[in-house]
Amino acid sequence: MRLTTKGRYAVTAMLDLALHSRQGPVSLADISGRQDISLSYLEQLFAKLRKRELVQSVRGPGGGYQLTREGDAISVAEVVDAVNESVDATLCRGDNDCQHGNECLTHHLWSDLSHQIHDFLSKISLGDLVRRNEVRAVAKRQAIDIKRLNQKQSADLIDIEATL
Amino acid sequence: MRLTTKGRYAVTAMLDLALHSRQGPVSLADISGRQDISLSYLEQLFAKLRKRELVQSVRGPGGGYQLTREGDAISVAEVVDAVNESVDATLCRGDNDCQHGNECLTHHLWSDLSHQIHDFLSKISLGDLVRRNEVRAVAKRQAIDIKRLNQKQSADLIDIEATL
DNA sequence: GAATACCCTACTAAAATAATCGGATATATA
DNA sequence: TATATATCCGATTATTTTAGTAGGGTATTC
Repeated sequence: MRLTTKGRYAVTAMLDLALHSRQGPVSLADISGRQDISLSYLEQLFAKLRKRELVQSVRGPGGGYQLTREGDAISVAEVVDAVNESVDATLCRGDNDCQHGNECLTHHLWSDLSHQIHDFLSKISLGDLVRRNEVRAVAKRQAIDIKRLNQKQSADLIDIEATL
Repeated sequence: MRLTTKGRYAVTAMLDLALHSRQGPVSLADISGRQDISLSYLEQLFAKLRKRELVQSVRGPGGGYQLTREGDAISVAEVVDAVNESVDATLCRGDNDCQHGNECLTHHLWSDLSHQIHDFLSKISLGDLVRRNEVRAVAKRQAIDIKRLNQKQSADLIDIEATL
């Protein structure tokens, strides 16, 4: 399994969605603000997540994204798969032709490891993560951060208006 | 754990070393020929492996590299660690500061996964791999490939000499 | 009709990986 | 002692992937 920041961003964004989807769709702008991921990059990731039907979109004001299934029915492995196209740790992506047509010396090792990682991540659902205390604690901190930021911004705005 | 071709190349090369070290040191040129890894790239990888004291070198003709310990005493995890510097799947490399000073929403998830992968690879030694049937089969094929290549090359050489 | 927010394509920037080049040093062997 | 082998070392380049940017379009709400 390719384990890059790309997949991690996708899981973080999906978890944010799972955490905040109680009251309707969540906009990418909100996720961007809370999780520090660029909006355009999120758009690219969500295009892939939508193709795999892990999320569905609502357009227009008040719109955003929603999980198509319950959090408990979406595994972390699915999310990583959706954005990473290849989930295989082997050089040949499971085709057994890593070395001019034949399998390389360590093909089986990486193949075994791939399955290992996939198993691990497929047994963890977004729902599981939402219920974790560490996750809830971080989410709470982020909510406070955003609130502060908004207060600061509106204060700045008042300052600007005052100087005009 | 960062799982890239870099670490895979290193493990493949080390396994080649373990397979062929019976009769003295193994040159990087030999490994390069058998495993299709560029010689200079191997030099870079082995500089790191030497720093971690996983291999020792013998200079001059007939020289090459040897494992400093027995194959059974070197885990795959150690090899990957040696070339990959970071073995952590978290964005912050275990520093818990993925999001402006604080941990990100999925920090624990990637941290858990890192340990999972590390455990898996630390339980597999080069000795284990050497004894695997699939590995022995691939090594045998590679030996035959090299033999053929050498025969072809010396035949070509005779052709060239004949035309001169 | 204005604002919101998804949607889409293309481009650019940055980083990591992989490979290349040019040499220096040590050593076995003839 | 000369030569060939092979490690050592640094710098540079190429390629690929990741990440971010830009600029527009479309659907929907109010």
